[in-house]
Amino acid sequence: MIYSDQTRILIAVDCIIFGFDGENLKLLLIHRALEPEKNKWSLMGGFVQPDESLELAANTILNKLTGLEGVYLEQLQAFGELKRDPIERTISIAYFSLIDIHKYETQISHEHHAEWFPIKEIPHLIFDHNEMVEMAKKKLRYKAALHPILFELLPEKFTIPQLQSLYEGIYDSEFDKRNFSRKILSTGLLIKQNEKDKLNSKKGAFYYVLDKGKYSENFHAFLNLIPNPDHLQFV
Amino acid sequence: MIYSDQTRILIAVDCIIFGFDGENLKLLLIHRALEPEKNKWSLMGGFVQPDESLELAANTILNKLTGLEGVYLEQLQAFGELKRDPIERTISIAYFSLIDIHKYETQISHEHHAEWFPIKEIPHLIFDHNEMVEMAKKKLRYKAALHPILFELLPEKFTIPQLQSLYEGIYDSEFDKRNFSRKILSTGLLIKQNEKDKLNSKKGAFYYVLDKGKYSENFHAFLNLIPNPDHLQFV
DNA sequence: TCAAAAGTGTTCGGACTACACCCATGA
DNA sequence: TCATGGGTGTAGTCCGAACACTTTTGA
Repeated sequence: MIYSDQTRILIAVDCIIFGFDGENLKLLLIHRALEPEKNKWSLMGGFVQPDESLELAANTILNKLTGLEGVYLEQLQAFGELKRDPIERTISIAYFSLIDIHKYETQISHEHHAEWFPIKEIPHLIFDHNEMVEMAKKKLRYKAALHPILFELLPEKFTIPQLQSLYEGIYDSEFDKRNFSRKILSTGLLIKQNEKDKLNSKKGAFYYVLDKGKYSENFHAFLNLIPNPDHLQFV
Repeated sequence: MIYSDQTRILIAVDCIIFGFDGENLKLLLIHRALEPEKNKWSLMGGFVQPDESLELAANTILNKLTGLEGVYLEQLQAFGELKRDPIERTISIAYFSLIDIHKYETQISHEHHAEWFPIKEIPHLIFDHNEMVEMAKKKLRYKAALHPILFELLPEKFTIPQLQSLYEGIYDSEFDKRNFSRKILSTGLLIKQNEKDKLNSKKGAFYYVLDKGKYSENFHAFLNLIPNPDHLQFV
């Protein structure tokens, strides 16, 4: 064995799972099942198995917890401080994921005692998980300012006021609805439906669906959906 | 040992080191010293030691190769495909780094047979290193379009035409020099010197230095240094 | 008929683009 | 004196920001 004098290290994957319920941005947390820190709040994670790529490990974890497949999943960062796990050195590769909460609800597994927490009320988490969450929030803001990524958090059909409130939640500020709707429609990414959502208003708001062809085509185009990006706090 | 039934894995760090010589963007590569793939071109890398954080491991590698300290270093991605190293599974955390080639030249260690390659003439590299380089190039373009990051590649004193040619090299396109200099000066990041650089022209171009206070203050501000970003290929 | 949210148009200012000439100097 | 690269100003266009009223309908 050529590399025989080298040290092997435990590798974990942890998932920062964002969800949107139509009103608030939320984070999915679990009660940790293992010692140490058993029963504390934690991100969903697990060790990387010898026959799993990182990508696959993250997908597996996500699927175990939510029952969902094919959701948006992106690598955030590797965390490798020496003492981040007090039992034994473990390097964690953090992934972040965006899902539609309502889609999740139908398939939820209760075995992990998972709960959604509003993004502004994240409890104390084990290890360096709070740091991971902070970094994921920053990355989400950063990326969403440039790419049409937030559609991943919405159901198939959604209204423009819903979309706006999602943006407003993420940037913790309010946008002018005339400018917002003009900008979002000018991307050409949305297809208007005939149906209206009447839950949130008497008049009702038209549903839209994402034009998936244009979405993948234009994903890398820079957008400017956020007014005054200079004044907002990014990465 | 609570985690005793888990598999430990080899972890490496690989560094994508960009440099600028005043004319071209380059990449620092070495002749690999170990089997397998001994003597092939490779990124500079090494295994993560039990007492090293990832950050420290990357800094150590960079310092071994270039003799430089305190250079710009940022985590790129973890690469974890199963067969990326044919001998034994190794997960690599890639870092990318920006240095001023001339600063490096005075401290270079020759023991690694390192060589600078123009970014457009990267040879075949071992394992998945070409993929890492591609990703690093994309990230550099992406980031440099938004943040004043390219100063890290320049010497203390530099001229605006030099800076422009750096941007042009990175985006493989040409910019209008009037617009470029207006934009770059309007950031307030540059301090004009009385001295001129006479190497590249008879008239000579004024040197500038970076206002380091404003640089750290404004690093996260979104810039728009690249004309027509829509037409350029980003991440 | 009223309250509550949806939907829409216009004006203003600032930023970006395109474009051309003069300057300084070494050879 | 001329060739080479450095340095600067302006006009036009486009885009984003600010801002207010009408529409629909359930209660």
